[in-house]
Amino acid sequence: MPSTAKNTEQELATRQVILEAAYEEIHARGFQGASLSKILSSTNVTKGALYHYFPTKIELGYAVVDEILAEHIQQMWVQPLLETDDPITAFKNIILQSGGEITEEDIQCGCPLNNLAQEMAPIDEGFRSRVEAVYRLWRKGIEKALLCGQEKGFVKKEVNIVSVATMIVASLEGCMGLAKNAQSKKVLFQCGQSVIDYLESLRP
Amino acid sequence: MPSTAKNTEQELATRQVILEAAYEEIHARGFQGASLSKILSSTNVTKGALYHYFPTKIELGYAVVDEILAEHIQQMWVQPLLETDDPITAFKNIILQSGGEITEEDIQCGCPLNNLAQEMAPIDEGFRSRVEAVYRLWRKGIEKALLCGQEKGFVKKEVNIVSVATMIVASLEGCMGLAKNAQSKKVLFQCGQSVIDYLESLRP
DNA sequence: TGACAAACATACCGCATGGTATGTATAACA
DNA sequence: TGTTATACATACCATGCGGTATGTTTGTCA
Repeated sequence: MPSTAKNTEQELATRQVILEAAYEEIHARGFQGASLSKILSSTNVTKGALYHYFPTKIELGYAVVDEILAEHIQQMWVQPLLETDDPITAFKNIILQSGGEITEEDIQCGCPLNNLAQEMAPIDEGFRSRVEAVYRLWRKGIEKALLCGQEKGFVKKEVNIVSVATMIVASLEGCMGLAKNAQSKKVLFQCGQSVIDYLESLRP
Repeated sequence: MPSTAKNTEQELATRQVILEAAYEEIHARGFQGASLSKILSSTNVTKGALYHYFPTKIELGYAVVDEILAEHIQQMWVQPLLETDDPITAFKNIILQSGGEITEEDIQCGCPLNNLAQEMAPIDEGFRSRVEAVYRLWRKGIEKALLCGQEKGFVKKEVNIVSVATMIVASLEGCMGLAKNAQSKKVLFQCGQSVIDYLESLRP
């Protein structure tokens, strides 16, 4: 990205429009399947503008992970956990809330983070490390919340916090993955309920 | 596939060589990223032979799901469960055995079934339904084993078998998915242990 | 006010890709 | 022995892709 002394609102707006259109294309088609032409035609942006802000397609993809996905996980899945002493209840609420808001289209496209992980991790180290950073953010947030919950007596003392945090993320992603292929809200809810049951089993 | 009154061994062998090479390319690069040229150059097969057996790239992909992936799940993950009355112990053994045999390369490529599910489900209904059939096979196998285990007193009577079977598959796939992106056997084992703990919690 | 750079816009290019058209060797069969 | 279908092999093609080269407009600042 070119950096000026003064970045006007318009400049940043164009960049943001590109980023968000790219996010949606990648979400729907995967990174390799995403077409720059389609990203452009879904907006009013031209190829010149795109390459003005992003040197290559892959750098555009990196920016989507760094700026959109990381932010999304942080706001949706981490922050609410840290605002309470009872992480299990908080987590349950997040799951139920996400389940309530989700559309059939969302289910079809799955978790954008998991999508990129599965598609790109073996192919491109830049993607892998960036996605890993987001997962790390997520897990560390859960770990912190669980630890706090343990101290306040809302979580069993015996559980291995690191393992449990990993298991929670894994089961959530697995859950979304199955529901995505089944194209079924029912599968998502059923599986989400099992995750909640698992969470409840962590109470003292 | 052309069907003759008498399919010689050689004919079927060529088809099988193509199928297995395709499986590996798809496993490593994904379906969209898989290159027919690379599949051919990794074998001694020409494009003529490939298009003799498979009308299009996508039909080749379908055959990989139907013939290779389904078989793999059946033999590796379903059959052993049905040969015992204690499915929890059997499952634990499968997980430990898989973990023992797995290579770093396997981890990098992830679960081929989950890969295709995440990549292709929103894009192509043919893939989605075929992958779904394999997942169904898997879940139904687990359900059957759990039911049998319940009758023989190896599994809690209270658990909802359908939900648990879904949760098991989801957490396993999630587990592999995280380990794949982390490129870490440690993450796989740590997460696998949590799945085993979950399984143990299902005992009476 | 003129120089300059940022912010685009347009036209074009090379390349890898999936797919096809055509040729050929071999074996079965009438 | 001639015919025919199978099982490949080779050469080629159209297309869409990421990327680039070259304008053009607009705002800033000396």
